[in-house]
Amino acid sequence: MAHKATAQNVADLAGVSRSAVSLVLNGRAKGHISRVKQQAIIEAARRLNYTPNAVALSLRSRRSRTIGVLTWPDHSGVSVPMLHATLEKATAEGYLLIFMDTANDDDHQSRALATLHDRQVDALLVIAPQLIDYRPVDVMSTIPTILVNCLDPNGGLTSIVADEYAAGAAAARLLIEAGHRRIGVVAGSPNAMDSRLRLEGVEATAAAEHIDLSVRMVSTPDITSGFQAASRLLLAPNAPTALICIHERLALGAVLSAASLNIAIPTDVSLVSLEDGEQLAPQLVPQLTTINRPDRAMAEKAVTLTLKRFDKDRFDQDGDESTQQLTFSCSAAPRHSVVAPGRVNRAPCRPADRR
Amino acid sequence: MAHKATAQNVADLAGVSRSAVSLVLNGRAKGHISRVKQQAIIEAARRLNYTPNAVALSLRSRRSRTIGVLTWPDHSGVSVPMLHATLEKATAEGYLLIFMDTANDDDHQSRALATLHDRQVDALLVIAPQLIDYRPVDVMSTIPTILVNCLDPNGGLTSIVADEYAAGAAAARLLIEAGHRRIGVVAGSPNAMDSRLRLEGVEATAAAEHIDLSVRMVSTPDITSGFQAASRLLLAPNAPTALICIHERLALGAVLSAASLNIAIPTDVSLVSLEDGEQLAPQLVPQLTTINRPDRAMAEKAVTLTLKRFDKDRFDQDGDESTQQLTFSCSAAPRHSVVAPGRVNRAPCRPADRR
DNA sequence: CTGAAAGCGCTTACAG
DNA sequence: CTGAAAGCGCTTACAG
Repeated sequence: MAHKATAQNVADLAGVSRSAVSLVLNGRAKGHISRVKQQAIIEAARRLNYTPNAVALSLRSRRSRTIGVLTWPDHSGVSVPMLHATLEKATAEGYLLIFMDTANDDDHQSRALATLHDRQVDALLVIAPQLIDYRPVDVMSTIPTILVNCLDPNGGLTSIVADEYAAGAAAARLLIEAGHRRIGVVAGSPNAMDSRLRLEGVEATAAAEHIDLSVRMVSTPDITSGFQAASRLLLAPNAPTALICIHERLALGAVLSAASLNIAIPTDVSLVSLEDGEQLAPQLVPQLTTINRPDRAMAEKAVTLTLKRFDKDRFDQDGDESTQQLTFSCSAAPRHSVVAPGRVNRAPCRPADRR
Repeated sequence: MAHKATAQNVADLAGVSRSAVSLVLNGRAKGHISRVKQQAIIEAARRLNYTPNAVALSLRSRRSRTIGVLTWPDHSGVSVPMLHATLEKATAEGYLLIFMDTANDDDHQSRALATLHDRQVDALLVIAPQLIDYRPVDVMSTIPTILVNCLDPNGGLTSIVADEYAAGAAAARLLIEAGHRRIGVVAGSPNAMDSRLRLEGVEATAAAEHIDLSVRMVSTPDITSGFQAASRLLLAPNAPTALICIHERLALGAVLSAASLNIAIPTDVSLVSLEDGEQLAPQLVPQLTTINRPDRAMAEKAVTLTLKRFDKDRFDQDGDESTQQLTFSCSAAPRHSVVAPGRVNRAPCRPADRR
């Protein structure tokens, strides 16, 4: 068949008006349509393989069941698991995602937003590749918008971010509890918010335990920088017995460095890496101990919040009358969500032998 | 303002009927509307910040300017550069992309297709994470569909694939021309079409030059397998002076292996890797010589073909009356596109010193 | 040269 | 209990 069947086609086949079709198919037939006609309509719909045209539905209801997603690439690239989880969750909720690349450029972004606005998206998600301050655009006061992995400095929009500080602290605790007293840290630039927060978490934890830290900062968190920084740390006199890498690419560099120096992980030196969603570590040899940014959890929370924000009806139906409910209404103050890091300990850390 | 301005709002402000608005704003005013009213309409539209509602447009024109994209993850994951290029190209052409994850599962896929059909997508793109045979679904005879990185065994649908054989041949030629006579190959499973074709390209080229090849096949192309296979090759008596890795993860494993064996690349052994779009190599130490699958070119070609397929009008306007034109009509035989590999030579191969 | 009408496919009051 | 009408926002014949 060239075209999809319409409600009119179903009505014709069943010998009723198309309002009757609509009523029956939407479960509002009760006390309106006779049993016989109901059956006829259902049968006709089945035979014609009828499903309502979503475009017409959108025009009528003024909601498109579509969420616009703004992303842009970066030296780190956007997290695939995060995008994937966003897609999965949205699909499960019956929503479509329209991805738009802003190319990290205001012009692109405003064009993208105009397009999304024209398409009547129900809500907007801004998914940043790395933790930054994000200055919202005007239209975001009109369309429910949630920031993921970025923060509105003025606090106007709700944000969902990972607890980077806690991730750093967890990494340090892990090594300290394994008995390490000399720990090296390969950190990114303090200008990068995630890097800075993670390092602060590491430092605070180390300080509380009076642990020596040798920190090397690199300007961009790439493999080469990780290699060089780790080499310096590993070759220094009185070298650390354990390494914390603040980003996964730095960790990959450190692994290469250790291998090239004939230093075995974790036998000779322990390594803990903080991950950003590129999933480089999972198949590495040797396997690494990693603390993952909770990308999937963040994504799911973002979609859930977005829909609650927008889709009041559905929310009320839920019968979940918790106090949280109020927080989600558009007029209420935005609510920032800080998601705890998920720890994946792939390789147990070796206790330090205090060489 | 709560809602977008409508054509009626513009008409009211300009004091004309809304047909006049439509005519003027679509450039069909010539000889219909007086200059004065044209100005009034344009001014009113500007003041109200009017842009047409895309949903209404879709309903009326029965085209949504939207392309549905079917993807699914895999041990290798879908290529981010490919998706990104698809998005960029589609956006540039004024089309939106709706990504759907089929989870490599028929049920998911048919649900996704039903959704896309309801949404009136103009066309479909199937983007496979690795080269496979893909059996089309019925609905794809109704909606213009193009396969990317996969092939319809019955040839019913147009496919865009990379020339994997040529990529393998290029890798071999590169090393042979640098003087290598003993070449090791870390290959994936012959059951994987891309892996098999690449290996065939390598083997044919080597055979033509009477070059010795030591091939090690692994069942899954992950880092660990690459590490192990490369270690075997490098430790064998009369070890190869150069390595070809059929997939990028295998190459990463090989690099780790060489580093752990204190074998320098490219000083002690040359390495050429075939890439699949994960972009692991770019920041590696040492940098690698790579031959990239032309993901961006494939994506752009896919979008172009899709739109030509669908959007006859636009194509005719182009005035491009080449013979190719006929090939794109829906009724014509499908046309398979094999895209030549793009070579990126990041690190010059060192000539073999015939140890 | 302009305005009223039809229609894309749907749902929801509103008469009968 | 059912059908005709209105309207979501748009464009395109078609009368005037």
